[in-house]
Amino acid sequence: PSSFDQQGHTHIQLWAYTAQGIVLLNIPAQKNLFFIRSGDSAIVKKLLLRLPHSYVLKSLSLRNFEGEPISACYFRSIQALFKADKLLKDQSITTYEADIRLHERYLMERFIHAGMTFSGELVTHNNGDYREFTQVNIRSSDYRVDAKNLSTASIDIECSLHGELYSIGIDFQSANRQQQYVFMIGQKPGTENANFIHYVTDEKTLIQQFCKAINSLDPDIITGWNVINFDFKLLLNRAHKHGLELPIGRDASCARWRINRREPNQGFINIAGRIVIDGIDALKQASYNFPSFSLEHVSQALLNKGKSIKHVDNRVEEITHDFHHDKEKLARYNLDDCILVSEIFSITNILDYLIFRSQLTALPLDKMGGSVAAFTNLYLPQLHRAGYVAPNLPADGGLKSPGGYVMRSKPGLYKNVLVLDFKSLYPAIICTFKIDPMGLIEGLKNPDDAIEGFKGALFSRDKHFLPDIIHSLWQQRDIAKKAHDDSRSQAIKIIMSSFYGVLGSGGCRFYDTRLASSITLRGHEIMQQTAQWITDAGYEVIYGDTDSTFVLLEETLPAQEANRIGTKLVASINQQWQKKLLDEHQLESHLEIEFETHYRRFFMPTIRHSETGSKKRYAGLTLKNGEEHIIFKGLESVRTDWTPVAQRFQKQLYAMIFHDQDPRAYILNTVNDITAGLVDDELIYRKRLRQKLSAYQKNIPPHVQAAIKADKENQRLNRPLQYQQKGWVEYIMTTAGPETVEYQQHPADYALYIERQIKSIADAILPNIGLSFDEIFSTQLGLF
DNA sequence: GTATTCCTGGCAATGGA
DNA sequence: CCATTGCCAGGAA
Repeated sequence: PSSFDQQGHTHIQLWAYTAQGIVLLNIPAQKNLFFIRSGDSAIVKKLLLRLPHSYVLKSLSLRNFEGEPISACYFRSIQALFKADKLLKDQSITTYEADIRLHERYLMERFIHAGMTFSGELVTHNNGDYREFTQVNIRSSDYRVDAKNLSTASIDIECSLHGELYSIGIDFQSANRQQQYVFMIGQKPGTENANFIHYVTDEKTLIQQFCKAINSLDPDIITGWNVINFDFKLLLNRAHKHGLELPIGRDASCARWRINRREPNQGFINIAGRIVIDGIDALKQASYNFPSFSLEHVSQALLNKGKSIKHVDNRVEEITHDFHHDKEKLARYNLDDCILVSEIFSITNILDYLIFRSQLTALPLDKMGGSVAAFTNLYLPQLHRAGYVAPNLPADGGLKSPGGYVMRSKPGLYKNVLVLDFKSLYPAIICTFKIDPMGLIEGLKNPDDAIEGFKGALFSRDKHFLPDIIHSLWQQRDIAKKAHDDSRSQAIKIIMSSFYGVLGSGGCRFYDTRLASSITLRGHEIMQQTAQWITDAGYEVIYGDTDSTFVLLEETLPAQEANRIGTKLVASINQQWQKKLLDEHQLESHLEIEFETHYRRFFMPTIRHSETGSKKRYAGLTLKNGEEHIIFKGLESVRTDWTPVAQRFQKQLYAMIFHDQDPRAYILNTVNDITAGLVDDELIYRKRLRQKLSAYQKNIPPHVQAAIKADKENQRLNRPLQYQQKGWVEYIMTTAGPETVEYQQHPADYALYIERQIKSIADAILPNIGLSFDEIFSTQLGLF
C-alpha cells in the first residue's frame, strides 16, 4: 500500500494478490488528518490562515489521555497536512497522530490485515500482467494467500572486486513452473552447451536483459541473500553508470531506492507490484539464529549442503578467474546460490510465516522488525472507538523501567535439578493484571475498583484491549501448536512477547514506565513468591531468571521420582497462584508454570576469580526419549566469539565430567595437539566490528587491531579496504599480536591459546572434581 | 522503516607503586 | 609491576 498526492488530492494505491491474478486498486481521494486539543482551536485557526491550503476543523467527541476534548483537522493533501503540522509544532501547539500515514490509517480503521475483499470499476488498458480498478472500496476478510501460489524469483549477482558485473542468476518458481537463467557477459565458448546461460556483450546489455527477464517472468516476490543492500544496491549503481534505470515494476515503473536515515549503508527498495524479501532479514525476523549468516553457513545448517566454491578467503579471485577462463563454472556457481536461497525459503516455510504475521499484525510482508507498528495497528483503532486519541511519543525517550528478576545462584556440580518455567510470563501478567495503556487511564480515573500496579499505576478491571488481544493470540497459538505448525506458533510467540517490549520503549506512543514496570515488577513478585512456596515445600531453589526457577533435589533420587516431584510442584504452584490472586485481588490467574526439564547432572559456575555464583551461565545433562543432551547456556561453547578449539574442548570436558570420567588425559591431549600445531584451523577468533573502524577511539580491542593491520595491507597492495565499515573479522592471536586470517604473517601463539582458551575453561569446573589445570600439567610433566 | 533489561568475560587503558 | 575501570561483544530471558 502507498499514498501520494496527485493534483492536490491524496490517493491510496494497493497492489494485491487475488486468485484471479494481481490487481492494482485505486482508492478515491481521502482526507488526511491530525488531531488537536479543542482548546487550541482558536489559535490553530489563526495560525493556519498563514497557509494557502484549505482545511476543515471539526470538534469531535474524542479525548486525549489527559481527558481534554479533541478536534480534528482535515487536509486534502499530505503536503498540506505536513506544512500545517510543522507550523503548529513550531508554535508549541500539540498535534496528535500526525505521523500516521494515510494508507496506514485507512487500513487500520477498517481492521484490514492481510486479507480483504474489494469492489470497484475495472480500468481497461493494455497491460496484461495485472488488472487495475478505480473507485475501489475494500473490507476486511480472512482470505489468506497460500505461500505456494506466490511466484518467486531468487536472484544473485557476481561481480569483480570493484563491483563490475560479471553475471546475474535467476531461479524462478511458481506453482506450475520453474525457470532458471544466468545472464553472462562475454562470448559463448564453443564447448559449452548449458541452455540456461545467456551471453550478452556488455554490462549495459546485461542489466537490460535482467530487467526484461524479470518483466517476462513477472514474479510476485524477489528474494536473494542480502539482496537489497548488496545485489539491488549494486545493480542500481551500475545501471546509473550507464544512464539506465531498472524498469521492473509491474506497471513498468522503475525500482526506487530509499536511503535509511539511521543506517546510511542500509536502504530500502520499492518495486511497484512486487515485494523484495531478503533471506537474511526474513530468517532473523523469524528468530532463526546462526553463528554466521553467510549463505554458506546457513545452507550448511538448514540444507546440509553448501556452496560449490568453498575457499572463502580467495572467493573473489576464483570468481574473477572463472569469469575469464571458465564461464560455465561461474554460471553454475551463480545459479546454485539462487537455488540455495530458494531452498532455504522452502525448507523454513518463511513465506508462510511472513504471511501469517501479516495476517496477525497487518504489517506488510516485506517489513522486518516493526513491533511498534504491529502494536499500533492492533491498538489504535480500538482506542479511537473507545473515545481516545493516541498520545505522542515521550519527548525525552521516557524513564527507564526495571527488567526481569535474576536470582543469585548457588554454584556447584549437582545431580537432579528441575527447571520450572512460567509459560509466556509477561503476556500472562498482562492478561491477569489487565495491563493496558487505556486501562491505566481509566483505572486512575476510577480508582475505587481498580487493580493496583506498580509505580502508582491503577488498572481498570473492564476497560482495556491488550488482555483480549493477547488472549486471542494465545488461543490461536494453541491451535497452531495442536497442528504442530511451528512457524505460526513461533510468529505468535514473538508478537506476544514484543508487546511488553514496546510498552517499555520510548519509540512507542503508548510507552509509559508504569506499564512496563507493572509487568516486570509483578514478575519479580511472582518469582520470589514462587521460590518461597518451593522452599516451603522442602526443596532448595538454586537459581532463577525472569520466568524460570531451578530446584535442587536429592542426589540419589531416581528419575521417575524427580519427575513426580516436578509435576506435583507445578500443579501446586499453579493452584496457589489461582487462590492467592482470587483472594487478594479478585483476579483470575492466567499464570501457568510448567515442569520443563529434569537435569540429571547440572553445573552452575562461579564468576571468574570469585566465589559468587554466576548468572545466565550454566550447563546440564538431560535425557529426552532415551537420548542424552547437554545444554549449554551462556558458556564459552555457545559464544561465537570463542575459538572452535575452546568450544569443542568445553563440550567434551563437560561431557566427561557429567559421565564421571577422568578428564586428565583429554586435557593433556588437547594441550599437546595445540602445541604440536595439529589444530591450527581451530584457532580462529570471529568477532564483529559493531562500529565503523574509525569509531574505535577509547580503546583498540584485538579484533580491531587485526582489522586495522589488514586494511593497511590492503592499502599497500592496492586492494579495496575491507574493514572500514561494520563487518566481521576473523583473526588469529599470533606471536606478534592479532592478525586477520587473510594476512597472517606470524605463527599462532600457542601458549596464549592454552592459557586463555583452554585453562580458563578447565579451571571453571575442575575444582568441583578436586582437580586443577596447573596440577594436572605439572604432575604429567614429571612423567615425560 | 524505534521491542526490552540484565549479566559476564576479555582486554585496553589508566594510574599508582 | 599491580589493581581498577570502562569499553566491547555476545548471550539469557
